[in-house]
Amino acid sequence: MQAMNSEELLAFLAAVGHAQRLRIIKELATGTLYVSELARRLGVSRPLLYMHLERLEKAGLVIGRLELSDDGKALKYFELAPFDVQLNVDTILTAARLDGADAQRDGSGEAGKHSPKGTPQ
Amino acid sequence: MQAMNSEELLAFLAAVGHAQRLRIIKELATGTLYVSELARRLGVSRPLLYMHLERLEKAGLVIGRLELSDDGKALKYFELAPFDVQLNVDTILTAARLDGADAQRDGSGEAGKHSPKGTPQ
DNA sequence: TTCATGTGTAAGTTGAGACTGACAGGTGAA
DNA sequence: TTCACCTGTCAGTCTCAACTTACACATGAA
Repeated sequence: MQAMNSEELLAFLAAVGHAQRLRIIKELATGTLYVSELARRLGVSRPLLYMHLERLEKAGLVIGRLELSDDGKALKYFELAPFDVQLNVDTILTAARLDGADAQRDGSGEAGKHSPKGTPQ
Repeated sequence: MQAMNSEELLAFLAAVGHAQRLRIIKELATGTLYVSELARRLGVSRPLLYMHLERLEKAGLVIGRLELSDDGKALKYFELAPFDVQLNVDTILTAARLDGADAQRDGSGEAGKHSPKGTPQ
């Protein structure tokens, strides 16, 4: 898995760092499932599950795809995306370094991207 | 770093998965600091910083120690604890497996430790 | 004594994320 | 037509972590 910047790393960590979402990952580890079935297995409401799946998808941990079953029903399947992140001080420092590089690339001069105040006071 | 059960893994991930705490780790990566100084550098209130440091310490990411400075002042120093966690599906499944083993060991018969309902309905 | 420095904590507010319930829409089968 | 499935989303509530303000208490130096 490629190196992430702080924002991506944070999205990833925040996504995994939640009990329900860990359970979702465990369940999806057994194979691809559609939303309603997954909700039933976990004993979780479907709208809630949607929120978690959305979060996991944004962080790149799961992939969703709408499929038509044999009998014509639409089923939203989710499968686990392969991920492997080494987490130590270096990972974090590297992410921070990437932020700087990102800012160099897309902004002209790294003017405050996340914090509107720029440098801390 | 040894294998963690779900609870420990969750504490770890939730601790790191927060922007402010990532900043704390980055700052501590440059060396040991005492709380007030760290608060100044990060532009964060001291009570707030305490909360974050507490969280990080419980997750085993930092270590705090009270020291007496030359001029007799008590300073609470924090330093980064070495940590290195590989995060992938196996890590998560292994954590879940450890939960079961833990339950075997300390309870008589794995009766619902986290979820009071036991098996999902 | 007063000031500037530090630790530690209690009490309150706030805001975001987690969660519920209800809806609108689609399909195929009885 | 009704039922049993499914998807997708809205509008709320609720809970808890995050955050602020304020305090009590030490120390050494001016």
